[in-house]
Amino acid sequence: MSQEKIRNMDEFAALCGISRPTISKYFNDPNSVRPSTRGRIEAALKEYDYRPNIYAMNQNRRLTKNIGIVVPYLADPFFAEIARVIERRCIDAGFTPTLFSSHGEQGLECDILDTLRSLRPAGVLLAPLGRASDKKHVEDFCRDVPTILFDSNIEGVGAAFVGSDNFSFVSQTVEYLSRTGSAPCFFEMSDPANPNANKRRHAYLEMMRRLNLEPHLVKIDGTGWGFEEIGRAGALKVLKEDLLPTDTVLCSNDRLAIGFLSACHEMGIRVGRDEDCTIRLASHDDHPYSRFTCPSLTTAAHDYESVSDHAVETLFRLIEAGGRLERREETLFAARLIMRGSA
Amino acid sequence: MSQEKIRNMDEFAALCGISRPTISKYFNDPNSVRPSTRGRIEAALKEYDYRPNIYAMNQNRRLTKNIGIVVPYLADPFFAEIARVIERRCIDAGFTPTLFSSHGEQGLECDILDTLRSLRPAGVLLAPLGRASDKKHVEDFCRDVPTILFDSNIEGVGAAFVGSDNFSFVSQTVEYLSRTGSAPCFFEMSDPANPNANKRRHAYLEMMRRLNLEPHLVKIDGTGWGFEEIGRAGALKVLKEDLLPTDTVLCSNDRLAIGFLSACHEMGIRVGRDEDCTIRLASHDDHPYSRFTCPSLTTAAHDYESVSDHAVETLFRLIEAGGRLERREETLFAARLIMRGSA
DNA sequence: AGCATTTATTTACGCGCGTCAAAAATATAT
DNA sequence: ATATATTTTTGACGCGCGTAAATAAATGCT
Repeated sequence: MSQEKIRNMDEFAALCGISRPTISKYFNDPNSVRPSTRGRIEAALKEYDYRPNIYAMNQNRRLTKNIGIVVPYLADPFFAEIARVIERRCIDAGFTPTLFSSHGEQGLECDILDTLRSLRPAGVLLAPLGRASDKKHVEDFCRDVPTILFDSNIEGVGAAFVGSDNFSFVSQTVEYLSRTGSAPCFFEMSDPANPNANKRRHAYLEMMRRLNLEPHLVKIDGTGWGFEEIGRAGALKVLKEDLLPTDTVLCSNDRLAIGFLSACHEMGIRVGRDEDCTIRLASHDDHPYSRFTCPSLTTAAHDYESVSDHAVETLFRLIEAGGRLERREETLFAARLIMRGSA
Repeated sequence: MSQEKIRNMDEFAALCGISRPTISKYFNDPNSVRPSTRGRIEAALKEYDYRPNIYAMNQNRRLTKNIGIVVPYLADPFFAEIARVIERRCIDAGFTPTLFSSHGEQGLECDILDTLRSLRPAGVLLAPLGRASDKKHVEDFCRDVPTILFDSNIEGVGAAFVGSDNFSFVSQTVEYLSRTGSAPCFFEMSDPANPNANKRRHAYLEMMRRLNLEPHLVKIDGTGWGFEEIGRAGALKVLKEDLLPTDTVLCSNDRLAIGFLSACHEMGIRVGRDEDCTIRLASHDDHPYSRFTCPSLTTAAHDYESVSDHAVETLFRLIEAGGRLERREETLFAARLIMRGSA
């Protein structure tokens, strides 16, 4: 590795013995130059360690190689996990992903979209806040920037939506629970921010109808993204006031269930399938921590891999198609029931 | 809001009735222009919604307003949480933070540093992988880019280090545990990647010496960042083979403890202070989930706020000083013991 | 070998903004 | 009001690269 610093592409081109436009072409797409030329450039690259100025690069390119990834709440390991997979896929495809978290705040989501717009990304993978989103703002953004929505859908917004099939989650848990014991009540926030929560409630009601069972919704108070604490406080209230209509509880999501378990432990109530247990608890998402709770959580798992793979692939397709798809696509992946200790 | 699109600063300057260099000055620092001028610009800004092209902006500025934030593992809510706080502080100070996660991989950490270098950030807040870091690579980076290390220290690298005082963590937990029951053994990975783990072991040994108690290290196998699973597997082995020298266990960190609790539950061992409990368990970090475990975890809490505030403030100081501090600073914040159900 | 085709070079312009120096306008102090 | 200090304007150059058109060279094919 030679030590002289290269100041710009002209100098690097001179050292390569190749013209600058060709070098420029190479950095835009290494396969667009003849293999022998590519070899020479990459040999020089090893020796001189030059990187084009990204600001100058992006200034005049019609399209940058940037991809924006926006999640609603990064402190939720579920999103951290999916962001990790997506990031990796983008890098492997030669893009530069940038990760943003809305931290559950509408204002921040809007700011991020504004920032993203001025980054002129090739495309964006957006998991919106959901009901808390400024719908118009998101809509405007999606009109200007090629965007794939994932995790939560906003009807008609973005070029495509990729997510999980909420009915598949709930149908499996309800079916399993009611087959192996008493039918579940449905434990959820009374005013959930995430649209998936509403879909899950509907799925629960529908499944109970199909199975000819009486549905029971247990709604608890709380706002924001501190689901564990909301679940814990709600469960404490419900348990203390004996408001639980059944001994089987199906939580809308794992984070609520984690709080529920905490409340049960606090009150000396044993959860699980064993003789000495008084409550069975199941849930949805297969949160990274759900296998480590006490007892471990019976839950319905997202197909993380498929969702992230398909979201990324759809985005690449969208980018290659110049930012427009023939029609808006919606893809849902089925859940997988994971039976553990809690039910 | 007028609908005409503004293509560049010239057009915007014309619409303002102000010269372009002044507009440029304003965007560089709004306070550098006369209040009356600033008012006129901001009025026009409201009406026309113009944002300077960031690529053109950063191309010739000596220093961008970017700040890089690098954490070793974003799927760990501890880092997600601290990243969130730091991000917010940077935004409030008028910087543009970009978040990166090394995902526990040395190669990725190096790639991130390379990318960051070409982003020419005003400064970087780096929580290195620790022992898994390519030390030379990090060192080279820190020589070129104003960098504050946080969470894990690398001796002599970066302009400053801000973190938690590991001795303060361990001294409090050891003191508390040995005062209220039998003295703890120390449960840890045999080959921890994080340098804090080593400091904690030393602190444990030192504290036990001071208290005239016999130390016991319980070392378990495992590599990578899946600490819960490592802790669970290790605990299962230790419990099944009855290798635990005492009924009181102090885990190196909360994530191992979460795994330990899971193993105990699996084996029907009750953890806590009550009569019917056979093990007391405590730990360090105050992981966001530690209050929701069953039982909730007695642990020593990071002073998140102080660490992130001080890291950010030190970085701002470093930036204003032109990238050099008189001498390398090391700041450690004390832990706070949080007594919960597990011990 | 000769021709068609692909690939590289030359030359030149422009992107949007930072920045500088000198001149002009404005504010502040006396 | 006048002098001084501060701020703004004017005009101009350059940053590092994308890109386009015309030309030249290399390659593939028969």
